[in-house]
Amino acid sequence: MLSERRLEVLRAIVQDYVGTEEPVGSKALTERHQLGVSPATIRNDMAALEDEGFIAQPHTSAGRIPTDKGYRLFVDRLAGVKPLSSPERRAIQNFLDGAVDLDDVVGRTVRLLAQLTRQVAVVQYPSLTRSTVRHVELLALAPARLMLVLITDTGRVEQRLIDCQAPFGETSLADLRARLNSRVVGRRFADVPQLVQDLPESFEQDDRGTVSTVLSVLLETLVEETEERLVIGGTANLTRFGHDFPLTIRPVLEALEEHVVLLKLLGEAKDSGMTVRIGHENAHEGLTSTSVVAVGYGSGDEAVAKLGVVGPTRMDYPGTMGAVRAVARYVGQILAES
Amino acid sequence: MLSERRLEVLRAIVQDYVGTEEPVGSKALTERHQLGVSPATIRNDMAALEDEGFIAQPHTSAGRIPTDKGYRLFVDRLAGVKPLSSPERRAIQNFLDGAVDLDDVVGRTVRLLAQLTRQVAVVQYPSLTRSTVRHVELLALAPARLMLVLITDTGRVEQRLIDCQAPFGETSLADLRARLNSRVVGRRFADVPQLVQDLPESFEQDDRGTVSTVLSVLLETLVEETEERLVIGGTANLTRFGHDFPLTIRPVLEALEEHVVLLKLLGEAKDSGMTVRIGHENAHEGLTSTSVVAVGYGSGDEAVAKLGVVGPTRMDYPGTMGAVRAVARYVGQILAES
DNA sequence: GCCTGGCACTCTGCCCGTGTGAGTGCCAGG
DNA sequence: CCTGGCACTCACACGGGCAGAGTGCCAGGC
Repeated sequence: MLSERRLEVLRAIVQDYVGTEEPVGSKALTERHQLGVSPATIRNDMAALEDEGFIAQPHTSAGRIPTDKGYRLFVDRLAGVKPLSSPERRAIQNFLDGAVDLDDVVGRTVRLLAQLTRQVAVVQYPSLTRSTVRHVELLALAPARLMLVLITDTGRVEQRLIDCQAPFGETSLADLRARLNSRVVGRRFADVPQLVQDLPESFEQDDRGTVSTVLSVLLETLVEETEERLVIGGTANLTRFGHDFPLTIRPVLEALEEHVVLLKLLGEAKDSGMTVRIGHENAHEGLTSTSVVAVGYGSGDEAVAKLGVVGPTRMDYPGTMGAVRAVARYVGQILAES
Repeated sequence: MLSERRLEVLRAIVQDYVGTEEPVGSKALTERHQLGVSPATIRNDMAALEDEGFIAQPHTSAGRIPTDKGYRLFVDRLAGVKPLSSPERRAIQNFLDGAVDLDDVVGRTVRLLAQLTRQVAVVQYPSLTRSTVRHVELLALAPARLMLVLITDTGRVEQRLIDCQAPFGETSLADLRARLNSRVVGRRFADVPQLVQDLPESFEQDDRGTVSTVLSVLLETLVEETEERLVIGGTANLTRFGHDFPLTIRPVLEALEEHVVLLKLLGEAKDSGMTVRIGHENAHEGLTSTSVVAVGYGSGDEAVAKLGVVGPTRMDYPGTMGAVRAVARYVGQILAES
């Protein structure tokens, strides 16, 4: 096991490297941190840390830089989450409070997060899976053409057009609308299939086909929209990546455009608490030189979606984690209020 | 005025520079193009072109590169629009035909354009200003809470919640719905305000307040949504920009994130025909080293929105213009069909 | 009058050798 | 187990020299 001091050395290396972007040597460490021992001792510790795979040297006789494994240890055991200052917190709240609708909330969140962390921000739209139905509306655009509108408690609205085989009377429509709402309003999306299963049976023979069609479109909407939308921002921060640009940045930009990849990434994050994926821990190969800090957010106790940032593995983890957590918390509040 | 041959020299310089990304000299020119004169002659021509401001040398005793003014002349007088090959055209059509809804059309278009031009693609959602109303729906979510749904001929759906001061009866609602539709269906958005102006007067005193509210929300929706949404893609192509990355690419990424800027940019493009803005012709300072090729597209004869690409001033203008024009044409077709 | 070949000049980019500084590993002594 | 000392290894910056590309100018030919 690593001694207390060696962990301290690792922490110092991570902190210095994150600050300077340059490999850090034993002498510089003793100068900038009160470790109470000489450079020679540090050298031994560093050699040990290197043997264990926590740090590495880019080339002989250069300083050391942390490896993914080193960052992992740092995040897990050596660093806390740095809380934001209260002016920062106020600024977040003020900025988010100005939002007028869901799109605006999400848009503001992504900009805020990008600015705060100076990294690329990713915000997933509130998911339908966990959320509940506020209202279902059915209306006839034409005798055999219906429109289904679904309103969720997160303020999202989805609509679908439905072509039915047979005309559907106004009374039947009102009937279906009423029954549908009485069964599903306030319920979770996941529970809806169960709740409407036997609806067609209670209708006239002639209408059953249409009722079934409507229900299947409704269920389809739930499933389809569980594939979430997301918004990204702050890509300009990628320019702060490192010195060897084109090669580093290109795969990241490509990965960011594949929303499927990002959604999968966010999906892998734990629902509660914060998830930090470092370098090669990310499955996608374009992101092996980045770290992803993600957290769930939601209007109640439960997460309805995730948000996070993508940045170089060499990032300020405590600060980033603090910002991500704070933003998630405030967004959750905003959603709960609306 | 410039002689025919000098224009030919300029064309050759632009073509070579776009291909090689390196300043082009007199000797190389005579080798790669059949100009029928010696390098020395070319040198004189180049000196003249430089005096006129069409080309410049990065430093003494290097080759010449085109200036913005040089590209402008090239685009206006020396280069045509290069039509796509028929396999390319077929590929476009197949790819776009697979789209299932408006979002999908736009999403596919942006990816297609990015891939075809190997640049950053920008696609504006079909605008509401020019388009017409397909249907307006009004429904009561609660006694004093209405929902307004607007369906456009471009397949777009917008919805708004309305809180009314007084309850609004079902018959009044049906009445309003019917009258509203009979007046505005098939009409252009721009004409709607005129058409509904006198509607409140034909209602009972009690209902007039609510009717006015509904109308104002409807009009508001039109205005608000004229501020268009847009989608961008292919940002990874920015890595092909040049050698001096960070500085060049950062302001571009920043500009791309400011959708307002891009919308303004597209808005400045001519409605019909293609608009090419080169380098400093772009008002936004982050985009002074880029060129923007934009064109309107639409379901009928008229443009309902714009699309285009953003790339380095050193781009293949004929090819890019060909791709942009072709994509716009096919998207227009798809929209007209649906 | 215009094109051409020749010539001198000016840069940039590259290679190479050198020197410096940072950093390391190892070892012997406290 | 810590420490100071020492030899060693690189990366990097600096400067000179050299080649190559490109230019401008000029005198001669068609």
